[in-house]
Amino acid sequence: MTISEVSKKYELSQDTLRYYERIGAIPPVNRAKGGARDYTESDLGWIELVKCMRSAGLSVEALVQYVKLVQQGDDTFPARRELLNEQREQLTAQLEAIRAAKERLDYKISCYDEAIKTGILNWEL
Amino acid sequence: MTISEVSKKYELSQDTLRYYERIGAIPPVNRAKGGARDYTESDLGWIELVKCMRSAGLSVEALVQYVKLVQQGDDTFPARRELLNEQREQLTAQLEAIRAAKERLDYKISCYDEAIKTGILNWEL
DNA sequence: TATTGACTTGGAGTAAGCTCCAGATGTTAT
DNA sequence: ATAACATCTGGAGCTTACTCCAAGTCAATA
Repeated sequence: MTISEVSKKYELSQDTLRYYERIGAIPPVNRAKGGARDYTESDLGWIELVKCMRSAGLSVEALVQYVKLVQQGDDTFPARRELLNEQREQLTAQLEAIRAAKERLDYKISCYDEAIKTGILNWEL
Repeated sequence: MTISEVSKKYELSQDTLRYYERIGAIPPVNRAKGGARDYTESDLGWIELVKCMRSAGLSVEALVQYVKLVQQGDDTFPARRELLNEQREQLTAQLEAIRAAKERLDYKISCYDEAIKTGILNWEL
């Protein structure tokens, strides 16, 4: 699969795909003759993983570390597990922060709904 | 309340507090004689709001916009409500992204738990 | 009165994560 | 074979959100 196809499929710019590879957030992609990247299914799996994790807020650095561990072989299973678990815990904390902010937004929005009807804003600020 | 007290209380650096005020993510803080900031309860409310929203991932730009609307008076109730609602929807999307990533991490972690026991990693990439 | 310490401002610097660009090269269509 | 097009690399540039710094001011203390 060419980079333009992958770019379309995952809605990531070609620059971003090259960037992820350059810094090691995905393993190196094989090249077709001519030097153009030729993405395999496995490459696509990595890209999807990175996209998923990045959209949740994981740092690219954490992804780079993970790829490094994978490339170091099976001795790194425990280290990989720990890395993923740390990230999971961060996401749990993030979830809670978002939950709290949403609750607050909900309250404020309800105050504004009231204020728009009555012209008076209560309990706000 | 002095800036150092506020800084301690909310675990935000003095620089960050000044930064938020400078860009307008919180309204201007009154000064004591001598020019030092003297935070009121209302200021603390704003700071807490900003801290809450920032920790959930709202952009400072959105917060600046909100403060601007508040300062423009009661005619902006609908605009404020809409701004908050947009942010709320972004958080909802973010929640879903995190949920998906967590699920995936959980699966991978369970794979590694298995792999650490057996020495063999199944279904993993 | 001299100095210590907290505070001020304006502006420069930093880190993360892309994003853009130039110049080169290879592939495809005419 | 020549033009058009996709891709390549290395490096510069951009945005966001701080973070740090220098030079100055003010209040209180020795």
